Amino acid sequence: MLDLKFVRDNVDRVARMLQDRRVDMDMGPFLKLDEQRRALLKDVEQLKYERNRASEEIARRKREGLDAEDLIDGMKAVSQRIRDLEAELGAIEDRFRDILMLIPNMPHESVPVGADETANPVVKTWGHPPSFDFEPKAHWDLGEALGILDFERAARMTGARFTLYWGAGAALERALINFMLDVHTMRHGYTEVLPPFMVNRTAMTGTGQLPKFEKDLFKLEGWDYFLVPTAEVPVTNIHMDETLEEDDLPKYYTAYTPCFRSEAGSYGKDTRGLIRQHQFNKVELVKLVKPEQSYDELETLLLNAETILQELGLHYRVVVLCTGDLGFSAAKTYDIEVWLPGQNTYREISSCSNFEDFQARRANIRFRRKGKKKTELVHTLNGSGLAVGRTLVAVLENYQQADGTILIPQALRPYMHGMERITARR
RNA sequence: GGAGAGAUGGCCGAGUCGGCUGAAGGCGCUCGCCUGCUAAGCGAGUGUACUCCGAAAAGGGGUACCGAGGGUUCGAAUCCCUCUCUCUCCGCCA
Repeated sequence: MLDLKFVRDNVDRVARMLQDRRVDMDMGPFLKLDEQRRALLKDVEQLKYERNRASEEIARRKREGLDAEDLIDGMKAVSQRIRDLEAELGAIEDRFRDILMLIPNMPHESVPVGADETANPVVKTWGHPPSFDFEPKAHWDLGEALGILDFERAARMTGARFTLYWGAGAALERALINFMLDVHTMRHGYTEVLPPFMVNRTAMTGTGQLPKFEKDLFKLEGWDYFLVPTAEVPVTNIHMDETLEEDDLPKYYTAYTPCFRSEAGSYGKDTRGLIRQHQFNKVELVKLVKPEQSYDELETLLLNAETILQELGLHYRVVVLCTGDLGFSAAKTYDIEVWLPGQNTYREISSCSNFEDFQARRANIRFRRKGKKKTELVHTLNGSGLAVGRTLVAVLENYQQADGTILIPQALRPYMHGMERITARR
């Protein structure tokens, strides 16, 4: 959520931002409601002021044993008027708030203006695509042939976009999770947390998934709980409604969670393999920092995520999302795209964003500078460190051998009990 | 699932038969005084949001907030209803 006063004072900038983001939204109703709201608020508060003064007078007279019936009678009408105006005001404030909650974040000045992902500039490339003296296969063929990925049975017990992992496949997924968590906790200074995998509406609103994107979420029937679409939600909301001390910052958290996404609107996209699942594993990095540090922190967050790919020897590139491709809550986002030789393409494997104070304002996460009375909003950041399923895809496709086996990257072998190669399951 | 207790400011905690309680008292914190240093002591201050006045800052006015929402009333932290959460006991359970 943007600051109300900022929006009011910068309507033109906000309107231009909406254009840059290719969001079709008119600020007219917002301004009109704001005006109505403030006029009404003034009236209501004036009436309440009168009522409060009268109440004091009534109390005083009663204490002194005097009659106050005339005042009480007069206040009946005032109170009724207050009730009427408050009902009107309440309706306007609801609509006003609804609009405010649907305005996306202001992109950082360094974010390029562009229509869609084709306008995302590549800012960094690491390593090289591996060369094969055979035609590299896609992971779904490799995984099925090795008997480690089973799409058919998962579809039977659940449905499309779910996968059953077997044997070394399941172990590899688990190894990746542990490897990533170890790197981030032991080398990058993050504190590991294991949050709930379901959260309530308030938490979802705090990080910006609600109210706008409810259709992308899995909701529990009979409960106002949602399955987390990313650990960003429970982890960023750890400090919801808290005022931290300056010395508490920065906070670095890492968490493994499964992620659940309805993938509404992506019918027919990436239907094969592990790329787009309703349930996938992810190790997430979350930072709460002081405002003046957040862009430096974004750079190190990106490097922390990149480290995983480098350790695994996987070729990747980094792009900056342009305004048209930038997520609702983000001010700036880097996507890391890993090379997938089986599909001859780069695929997003991490998304690292600075949300500035957009989430902090919604989730009410503040801090107090030493010796200062006034509290300020923290800046929040997060990034995948990494999407585990897609990392497994990258390992399978990049480390495949001519005979269909998979060489296990050195960094993962300790996590695989020394296993060096995945061969067909008997 | 059954029975009961509770939810007040940064923390602890008081709020009588509804009325000068934004909220006693204590702790903490900030500033000042005092003091070889420290401790103790003394004095003052110490929530948030919205809104109005002010060019702005300073400052000032107002409204709201005692778990959340609704109701009764001229007036609610105090009374009523619904919900949420916490704790205790019983049951069940990984």
